[in-house]
Amino acid sequence: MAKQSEGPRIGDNSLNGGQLKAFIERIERLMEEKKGVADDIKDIYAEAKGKGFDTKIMRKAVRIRAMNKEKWRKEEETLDLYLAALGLL
Amino acid sequence: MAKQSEGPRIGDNSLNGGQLKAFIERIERLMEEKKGVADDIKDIYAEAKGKGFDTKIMRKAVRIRAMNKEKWRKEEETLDLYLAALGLL
Amino acid sequence: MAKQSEGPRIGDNSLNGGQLKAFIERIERLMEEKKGVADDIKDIYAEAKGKGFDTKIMRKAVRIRAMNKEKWRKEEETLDLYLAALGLL
Amino acid sequence: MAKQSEGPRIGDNSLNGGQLKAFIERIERLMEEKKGVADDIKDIYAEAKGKGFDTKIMRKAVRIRAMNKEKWRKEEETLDLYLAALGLL
DNA sequence: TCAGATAAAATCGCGC
DNA sequence: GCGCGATTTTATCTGA
Repeated sequence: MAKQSEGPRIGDNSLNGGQLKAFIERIERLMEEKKGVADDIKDIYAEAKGKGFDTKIMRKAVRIRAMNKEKWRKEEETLDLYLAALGLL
Repeated sequence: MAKQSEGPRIGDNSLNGGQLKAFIERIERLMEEKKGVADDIKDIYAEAKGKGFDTKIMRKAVRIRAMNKEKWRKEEETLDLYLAALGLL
Repeated sequence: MAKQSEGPRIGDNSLNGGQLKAFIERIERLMEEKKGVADDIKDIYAEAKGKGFDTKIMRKAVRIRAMNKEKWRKEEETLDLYLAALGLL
Repeated sequence: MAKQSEGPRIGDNSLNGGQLKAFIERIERLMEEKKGVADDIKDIYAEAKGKGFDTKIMRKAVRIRAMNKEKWRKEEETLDLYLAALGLL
């Protein structure tokens, strides 16, 4: 005899609401946490800006560090190639 | 006597590298944390999907709940005035 | 015999600069056009503002009308099922 | 004697709906036009991609061309400075 | 100049 | 693997 207690029942219109609710609430808790961290990051950028740093450039630097260094060199190379083709270098 | 210890030095090409490094490292730490939380969220969606839920709809539900919680009500009344003028209400 | 006339040459550092330039110039032309239209829109908002309308609210009204026009209805019914399960409907 | 026929009447809740409607409709027409142009641009990028170009780099190139050349050199310089401070150059 | 809103770009998830 | 749509991140713009 089939077990009916897990997950949505496919093929009809009912679903396991309690389980869904639990999933959603866990997600929402984590999303708040994520937002908190994101706000912390924003604060740091604001603080850095207050001390005269250029946050746009800082963001670029962070990205470059996160990126594989090889990959970055390759991108720069391709960009130079393109710019040269456009008569910009 | 001029203070030289804070932030980038404007007008020349030097800058307070140590301070910049500290900012960036704080940011990077937080970004890792954020990524960790984001991954946790992904895991939950995957788990839910494994139980037969439609994650696309779940995401929408989460979004709508967030929108409801946050504002969406405030300027709505002022807006109503305009929408009425447009024959939309 | 291999065809060499199309696209970038993979595996070496040359590329079809003329073709790239042509693409970019087409894009730039369209971007100017787009900017022109965007400026026209700005002018209208400015004109409306000059007549005493609240442009912030106007923008919101425009956005909502756009959202209404485009879907927002479609998956709403499926969504309702989930929201009901959450005790939200 | 005060003219009352133009613009919203400040201080009460009525407003010139017909005029507002006209503004909004002009805006919406232009927005559609703008979207059309934006789509054309996307098509070109897609076409370029189909010929093997890296569209991400292409976008960068377009931006650099649009930007004042001095400004670009300055940004690059600042970025190098920052990267050096981070031990990346 | 600044934050807050809008637009543009990049990334991720999913189905083909 | 690729496109396509959705989400997130970044950059630009606008009003105070």
